[in-house]
Amino acid sequence: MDGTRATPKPGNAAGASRVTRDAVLSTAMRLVMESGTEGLSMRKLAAELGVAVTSIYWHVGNREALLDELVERVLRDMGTIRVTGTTPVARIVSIAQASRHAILDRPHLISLVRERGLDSLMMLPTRRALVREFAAAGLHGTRAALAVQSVQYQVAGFVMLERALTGLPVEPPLVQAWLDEVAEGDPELARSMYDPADTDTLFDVAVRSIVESLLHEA
Amino acid sequence: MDGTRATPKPGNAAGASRVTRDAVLSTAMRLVMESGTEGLSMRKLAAELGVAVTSIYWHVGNREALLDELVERVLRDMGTIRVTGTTPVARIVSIAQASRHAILDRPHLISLVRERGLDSLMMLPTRRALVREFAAAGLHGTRAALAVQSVQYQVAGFVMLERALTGLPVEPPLVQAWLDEVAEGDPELARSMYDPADTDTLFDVAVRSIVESLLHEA
DNA sequence: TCCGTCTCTGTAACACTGTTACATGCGCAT
DNA sequence: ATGCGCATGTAACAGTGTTACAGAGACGGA
Repeated sequence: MDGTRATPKPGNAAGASRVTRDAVLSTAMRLVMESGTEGLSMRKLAAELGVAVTSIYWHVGNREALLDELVERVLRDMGTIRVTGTTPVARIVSIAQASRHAILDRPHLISLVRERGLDSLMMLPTRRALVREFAAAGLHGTRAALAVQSVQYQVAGFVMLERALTGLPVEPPLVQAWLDEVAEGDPELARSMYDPADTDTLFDVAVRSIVESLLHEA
Repeated sequence: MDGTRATPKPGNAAGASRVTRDAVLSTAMRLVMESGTEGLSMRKLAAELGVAVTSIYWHVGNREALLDELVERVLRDMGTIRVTGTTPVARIVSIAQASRHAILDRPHLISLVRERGLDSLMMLPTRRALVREFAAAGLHGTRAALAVQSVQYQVAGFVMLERALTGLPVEPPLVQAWLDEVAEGDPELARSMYDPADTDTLFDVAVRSIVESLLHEA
């Protein structure tokens, strides 16, 4: 008994205010998409469905289990990653870029994954594609593992950080003070660092450097 | 009025159960170090100090403000970053490594920074060192900003992810299933990916690739 | 000395949260 | 009709951040 019961039989739908497990999950997903993980409370979810809290617990067992299920849903929705390009480097870089966009397009995914050790689950589609492509490029065994993990860490780390940094519009005061200090020595540098970073080229530079280094030292 | 009052005058210390702002902050820090940000509750903190909750609020104003203050404390404690090596590449790589270790040695820092947009504050010491070193290597203006941000993103993203992944000992079932599937084609690869990643070399490879690419295309 | 003022602490409450023990209804098969 | 199992509801427990309000104690001025 894991607290989660089987799906209800369709014959029960004639009741007064019945709720299916699917309905619970979709409204939960909507709430998370609207206001993040912390915007999802069991009571709010129940109210949204016009149902008492205990029904939610009966269907999904647990808040934690509910969120786990949501992660898997988003991942199923993400599907597989499109690979483009002809050279190995180009193809692998395209995987990284596609992964980054796929994740950035789903902010609720990051919200779900954060603070719950599911990062590796989030990266599963990326890893699949990377393994395939590095194998096609001639890397196998331990060397392939190193390559896959390098790119995987790069993508996941970068995206997590990017997401965290774009949230707040203004730098903390201590950082501002430092930027003023920098401006005395190199005004252009300070200005460039004050503006929001051009994450697209940042990402591109980093990934391309890593992939080329990984493939060329073969 | 920001909710945080000035430091108490020393003459008041003769009272029954007085608490200084400093005492509040240090015990709060201890609680966070013991059990993370979520292990810190205002009531627990008050109980630990033998004081009512309102005293805490009087001294620090707010839970959010309290955590902000803790972050600044940890950062002050981190101090500056040691740079070693002679060549520009070696020196910059050493900065990245020192930053990573400085952050990993303070798990409570990550706990404090997570979910609160203070990543850029956490990276301040690193950025200071990077700006200095890239300038010494001859990079200025926009190009220097790109370089600093590249390495900064690399370090911060990597460390955040590394910390998130080392928390849980076992992969989610979906990932395990995929690894089994991989093992049929390339058993050595699957085994290498199942073991916890060798983050030291992963980090080294990534940083070195990025820095070399940044400095060589000058 | 009295009185007011400022600093700091305490009591008690509000509005939340996740979770659960328990009772109740409803539909279906026997 | 009776019972069984699915599904819902009521009400509570323990915990959270936060605050309105009252009180204690020290200090300065009249």
